[in-house]
Amino acid sequence: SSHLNKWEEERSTDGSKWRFLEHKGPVFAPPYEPLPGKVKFYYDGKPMKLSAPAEEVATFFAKMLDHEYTTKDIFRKNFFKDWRKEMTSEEKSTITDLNKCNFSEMSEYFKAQSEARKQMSKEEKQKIKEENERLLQEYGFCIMDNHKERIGNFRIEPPGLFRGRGDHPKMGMLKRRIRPEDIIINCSKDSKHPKPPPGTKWKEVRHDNKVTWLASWTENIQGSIKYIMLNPSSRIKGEKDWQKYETARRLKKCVDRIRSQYRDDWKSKEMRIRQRAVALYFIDKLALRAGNEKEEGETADTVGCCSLRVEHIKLYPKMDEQEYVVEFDFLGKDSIRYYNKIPVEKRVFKNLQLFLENKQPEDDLFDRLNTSILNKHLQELMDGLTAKVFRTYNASITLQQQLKELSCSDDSVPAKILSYNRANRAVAILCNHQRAPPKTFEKSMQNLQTKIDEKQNQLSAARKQLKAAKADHKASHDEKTVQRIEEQLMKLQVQATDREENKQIALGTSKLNYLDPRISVAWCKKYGVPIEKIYNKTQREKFAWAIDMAEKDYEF
DNA sequence: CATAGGACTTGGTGTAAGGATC
DNA sequence: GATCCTTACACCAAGTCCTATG
Repeated sequence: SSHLNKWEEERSTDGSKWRFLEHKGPVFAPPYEPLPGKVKFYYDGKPMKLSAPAEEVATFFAKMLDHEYTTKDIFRKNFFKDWRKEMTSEEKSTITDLNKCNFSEMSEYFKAQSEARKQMSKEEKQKIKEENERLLQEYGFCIMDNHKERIGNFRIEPPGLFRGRGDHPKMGMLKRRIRPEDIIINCSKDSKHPKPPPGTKWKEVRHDNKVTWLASWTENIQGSIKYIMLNPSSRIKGEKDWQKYETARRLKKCVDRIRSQYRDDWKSKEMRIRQRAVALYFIDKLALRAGNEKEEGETADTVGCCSLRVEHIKLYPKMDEQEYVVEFDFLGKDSIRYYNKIPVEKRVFKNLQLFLENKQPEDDLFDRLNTSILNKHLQELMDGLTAKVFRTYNASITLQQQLKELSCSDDSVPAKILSYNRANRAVAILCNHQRAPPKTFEKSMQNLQTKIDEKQNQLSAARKQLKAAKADHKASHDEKTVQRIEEQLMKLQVQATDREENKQIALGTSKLNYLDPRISVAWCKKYGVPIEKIYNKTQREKFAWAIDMAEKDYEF
């Protein structure tokens, strides 16, 4: 059925994800290149030639020397322990104290290298670009069923030192080099199987069409499995994405019922049901993540809703003008701080007081609840409902409402885009998508202000000229000039507002993962805003299904 | 029911690419 | 045509949720 595009083909019902899969396998990290002899490592003030394996790991540390975390005890301890494993026995007996190691020549060497890379001629840069393009063409695509699809991450991560985010107990550990012998290849039996590099073997070649990945290996820091999968533009990802939003739309139809149900449950005789109901209220109202349990000491100490501890909330029966205020202060995913003070209903407040009774700060707030219990309950309320669906639903519905409220047909396109970004921002704030203010933020604001000032001067000059011309009865083209400059000025001002408001907010994550793209596509059509103003090329590729599908009257 | 493993989605940051500006 | 600036994307994780196992 070649006339069908890839969104329209029938899917199988037996859980198989594809019938045919052919690819060339991953691209491995380039082998280690030893340092030139003149670049020395010093131990206790004396130069020391390291064996290649020890030297390689030393270079990882040297490259990070400017980062604050190389001064942290845990980082240094983990690094040193793993480094020593790579040393020869002589090296091991000599190098016993990291504080006596001097990596500064290595560090300088790498800085010079990256400087040299920046100074490369156009031709050299072009050559590298072409080589990358060649690699992309050869390894960056696969055939899945009838389509050539882009692969997401066909390059295997190079070895290095694990950083992790926040206060990670494993920071500084050595992330080892991945070899063909570590890789499991997945492809269809009747495809041309990828060849391992000469003289090597794959760990395994399997033909499992119940999964979507092309290759996998086990990473040595957490022992978890990493995958090579398709790009978001692929049929298999796009369809899943579409499905996700359809689930969220089904929630829209029954969310009132679910809300009145959990409000009733606040009064339940059973503690576990009250806890479940209060947690669900938070997930719904505040768009908190589910909060799975984590193995202690293996990862940074972060929490979500179900894993909140007593120490993460404070109760204020009265605060300023408001009653029953809950203050949240905890580290969520990626150790991003969640801080919020919200008034809640009296019943929720009383329940929280009850949950806190006789507990220590480090005890679980919801001691009778976990994500598996919660999701089992949600599954009974609606087919396919899980905690994260609330985030998707509330994000998308918020965008739709905000767009309705903020957009104005008479606005100019830049003003419309400001409204769109503001709607997007409301969602990002709801989902707590924060970013560190860009290092160049102040400067770039200043630059913009300078431009605005200049434009303003230009405008008054043009206005003066227009006035003079009018007095002479020969106006027409000066009028156009004034209008043009006014428009340019307005555009700059809108840009400044947008940037200022966006200082600490990251819009990308919500746009990419939580907002039904059909809402945005419909909005663009309705208000005559070109889709390119909202989505860049990659985003348009990811949301191709929605751009194909949504009309201007689409409703989430 | 607890736990581990497995598959897949969601995250912020740094940097290179490429556009804008002088 | 060099330099400055912004944007996009690679990178590298860290979540969620489901299933199998004992």
